[in-house]
Amino acid sequence: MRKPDTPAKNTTTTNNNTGAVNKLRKGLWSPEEDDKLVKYMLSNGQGCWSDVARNAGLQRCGKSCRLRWINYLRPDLKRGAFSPQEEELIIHLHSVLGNRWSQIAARLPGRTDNEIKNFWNSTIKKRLKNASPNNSESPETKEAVSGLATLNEHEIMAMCMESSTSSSTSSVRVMYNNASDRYDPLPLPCFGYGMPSYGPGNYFHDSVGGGNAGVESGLFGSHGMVIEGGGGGLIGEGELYVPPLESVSLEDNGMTNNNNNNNNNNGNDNNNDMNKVISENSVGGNNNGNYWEVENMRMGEWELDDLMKDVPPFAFLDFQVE
DNA sequence: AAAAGGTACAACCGCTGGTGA
DNA sequence: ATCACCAGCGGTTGTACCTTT
Repeated sequence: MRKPDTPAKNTTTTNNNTGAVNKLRKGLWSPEEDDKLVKYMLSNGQGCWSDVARNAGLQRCGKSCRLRWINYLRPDLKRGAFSPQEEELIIHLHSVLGNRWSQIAARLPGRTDNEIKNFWNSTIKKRLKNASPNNSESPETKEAVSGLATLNEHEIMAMCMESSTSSSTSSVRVMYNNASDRYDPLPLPCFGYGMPSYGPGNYFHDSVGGGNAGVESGLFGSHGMVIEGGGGGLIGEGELYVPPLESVSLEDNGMTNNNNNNNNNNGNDNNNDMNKVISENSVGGNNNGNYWEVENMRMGEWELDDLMKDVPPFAFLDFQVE
């Protein structure tokens, strides 16, 4: 990617932090700047971004700091290529949500809206475009080309059911607590915090088996939480727990008070964190404390509320790799 | 080996909405 | 009611890297 500009190139300031700042830096971030921002964020938490920029000794605007943190430096980011499961989920979510990248990103733990947007524009879009006309009947193409916003709930359901059974390499399966629960076109309200199935003492384990769930991406106690199953336990092998949407915030999860240190390297710590988070967030959105409120947002011509009104509260995605 | 074209993605820009004075 | 400030979002751009010719 771009290499960081040399300090002399993009700034008219002196390089010491006490000098008067005449012009804000632009362009790529240097490792030194990254270091400053990370250290500041981990020790002070997120405040007003313009204050962050100033107090961290960065000749950057707050906006730039925010973007850098959110899209690149945040400890809970999952780096690397998108998995087929994530790809499938993105295609599906895009068909439902359109270009609402932040909403899509909220359902893909560890991924940023920018990352998903880039991935969509560079990879998926191209792939769909290159799909032959004969393939246009495939669920993915159909979803992406026509968009599901024009379909009713049953059509969406049928399409997604088809998608979940037709994939050659993987599938997205939505699981519910109750057999009567219907398909959720938006696998949103599968909130780990307060989810009965994931209460204190439950163990979350890593999909690869090389650690504890959440540790790999530093997710516990930070922005979002991914729990990938490694076989056995509550989450099956290859299953991916998708965290809640707006219920997860930096503030809610201690990002602002230094609790996000990526140091939860064992299951006990994770569980302790979970207990803490659950207890702090167990106010929930309904009368028994297990549900979470879903934001009242519009999606095109229809209200998300309408779409979500029958959505069961405890669904989680189950990626089955065949 | 070098040039050209393509790709991926970090970062910027402009806009919108929320909030407080 | 208005204004200013800020956070957040989506679109777009710029460029390092990769692939092809």
